[in-house]
Amino acid sequence: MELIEQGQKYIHSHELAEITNNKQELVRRDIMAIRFLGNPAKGYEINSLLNRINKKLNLKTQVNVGVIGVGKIGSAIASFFEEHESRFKIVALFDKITDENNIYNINDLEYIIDKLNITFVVLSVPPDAAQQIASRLSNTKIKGILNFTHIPLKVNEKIIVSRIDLLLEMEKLVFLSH
Amino acid sequence: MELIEQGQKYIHSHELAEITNNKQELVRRDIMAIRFLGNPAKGYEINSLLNRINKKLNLKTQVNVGVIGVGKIGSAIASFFEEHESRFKIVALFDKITDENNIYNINDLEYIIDKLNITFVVLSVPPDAAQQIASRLSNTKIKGILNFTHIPLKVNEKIIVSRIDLLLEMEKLVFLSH
DNA sequence: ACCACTATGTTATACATGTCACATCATGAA
DNA sequence: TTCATGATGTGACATGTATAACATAGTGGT
Repeated sequence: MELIEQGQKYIHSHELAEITNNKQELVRRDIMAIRFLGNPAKGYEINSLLNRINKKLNLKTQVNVGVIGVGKIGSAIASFFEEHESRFKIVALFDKITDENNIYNINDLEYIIDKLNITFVVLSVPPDAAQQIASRLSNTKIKGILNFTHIPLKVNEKIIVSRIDLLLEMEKLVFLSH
Repeated sequence: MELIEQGQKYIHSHELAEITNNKQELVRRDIMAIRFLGNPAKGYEINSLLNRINKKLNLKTQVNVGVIGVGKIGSAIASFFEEHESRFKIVALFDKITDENNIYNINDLEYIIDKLNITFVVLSVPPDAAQQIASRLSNTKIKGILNFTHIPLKVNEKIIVSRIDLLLEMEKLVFLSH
């Protein structure tokens, strides 16, 4: 995406639609929503558009993330974020068992969150521990939880939860494919 | 959930709502959608309701799943399905490099899919390989792809794709939490 | 046997999101 | 300079999903 930028300075809605697998009308609607104007003949100026998007969504500021539960999924997610360049920095791993020395004990959860200024966490613990930890997070500065357990969490309404439920996703696939 | 069943035979919409973190009206709407009737005083008979849901969604038949790309995420997902009881059975792992002998070579993708009757796959390969493999899947009996890459795939319209994009999910969390 | 109570089933309604249709406008070609 | 072209910006509309409101009906208590 940023690569194309080198060649061309402008881009049309139907090109963006092609790239993102959307309809051009929808692309224009979204661009409209952030009040960015294009040129009927040239299209949208790529750089300004990116700047506007960045400004609207604050895509630049670093976000400190903690991973709670360092099982297979937890460590895979941690690796993912370490390998992919993004503004999300995994600054702490938590687990009940701290066999490796770069993993914090779950007992120190609140303390470390505060100390390292963690604002978002990935929750990848066994289901029976999920709600308890979620409740503890309600008393911290955590603003969002990416919930990989299949437990629907009850939290303080200030905390946003997004659940990724693999079994549910698979069932959706099966259902939609008839 | 099934545990509660032992104690009570009936359940009310507001109880289901409580469990699933939904509103009771929505629960009733969904139950309505599958044409199941409850009793205003007792609630819904749990066993019949579960049977109806199973019948509507075909939740019992086994589904053979392949995992394409056995990196950290791919193997974590495979472990997840092996550890969690469900109707989804991981019957094949594919990778470019087959260092372990229970992993098929990606070259044999179409052949193995046909031979093992695989109908759904989890795609967890590096982004630059994603579209190419997706295109190859269009010529197989695959009905759905769970796409863990952040590439929007273009496939045969008979194939359903559901994308799980960790970075996108994190951005959504940040956005929604202001 | 009757009545108050409360949960159900359902209609109407809001809201979000995607699509259609089209007037408007900037450009390149004549 | 003028005009045809084609993309933009946007009102109107469709669709899917969540909420509000309420008539109806089964039950427990009297």
